[in-house]
Amino acid sequence: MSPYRQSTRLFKVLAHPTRLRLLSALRDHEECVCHLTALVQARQAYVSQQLMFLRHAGLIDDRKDGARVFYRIRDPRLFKVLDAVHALTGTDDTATELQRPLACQCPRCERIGRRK
Amino acid sequence: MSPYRQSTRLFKVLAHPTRLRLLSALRDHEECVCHLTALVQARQAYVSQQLMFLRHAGLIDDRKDGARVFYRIRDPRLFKVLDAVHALTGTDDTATELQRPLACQCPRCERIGRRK
DNA sequence: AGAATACATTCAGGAAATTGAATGCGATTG
DNA sequence: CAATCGCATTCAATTTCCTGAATGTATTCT
Repeated sequence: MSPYRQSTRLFKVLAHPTRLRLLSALRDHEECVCHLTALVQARQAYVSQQLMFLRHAGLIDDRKDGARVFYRIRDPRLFKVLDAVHALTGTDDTATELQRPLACQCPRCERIGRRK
Repeated sequence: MSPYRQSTRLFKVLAHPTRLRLLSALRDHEECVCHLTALVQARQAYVSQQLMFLRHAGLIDDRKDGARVFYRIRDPRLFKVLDAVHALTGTDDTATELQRPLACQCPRCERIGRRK
């Protein structure tokens, strides 16, 4: 058993722009897949792939609500990692990302209204 | 230009057991390549490859002293990242790693004595 | 000067990650 | 119940990373 296995695994998961973006979007509230899809502007199947990846890595949890699935961060200490990286690189992507409202196209969300 | 470029790049660099081990070894003092080679128990060319990788990523700096080259951490805030990861995963590889003395075989180091 | 030491770099084959396409599946709507 | 919506999963092709082998360069020793 080589050490650094856990860390290496986690870093591999985080070494991906779309996954980082998804995690940032989930920073302080859960979100459904349709919103996340609208946010990253990719096809839904692709977003589900990345979410599945994050779920298998144990970084996020899912919750079914009827036809929709909501994802949320499992352990908020994850953001200690991300914040430390931002402090190191100087580029804080998170700030601008979170302010922008999630423009979801699905009529369901339009009717119900945003965020739960 | 897509955001999260910097973070993604950094995470990719860190997503590698040997590189993590090298960085941990450099945590609180510089070290020469021969010591690092002894530490990770790999061929020298391989260690130099990884060190080159870390240098190009801007994580470490080098200093020539005669025939030897000493490497050191450029920005200690890097360990904020690594410590946050250890807090998250629960596995702290660093502790055991640093206690062990670096058994360097080179006669030069034997004569001069360890650490500068 | 010649040999050995300490380290760097390039190259190529194999392994793994990334991404698009196609499709499955349960819940809801009409 | 048929159609649609919201989401998950598998498959395959491309790219990207990992690693070993070979080799180059500067320095030190004898």
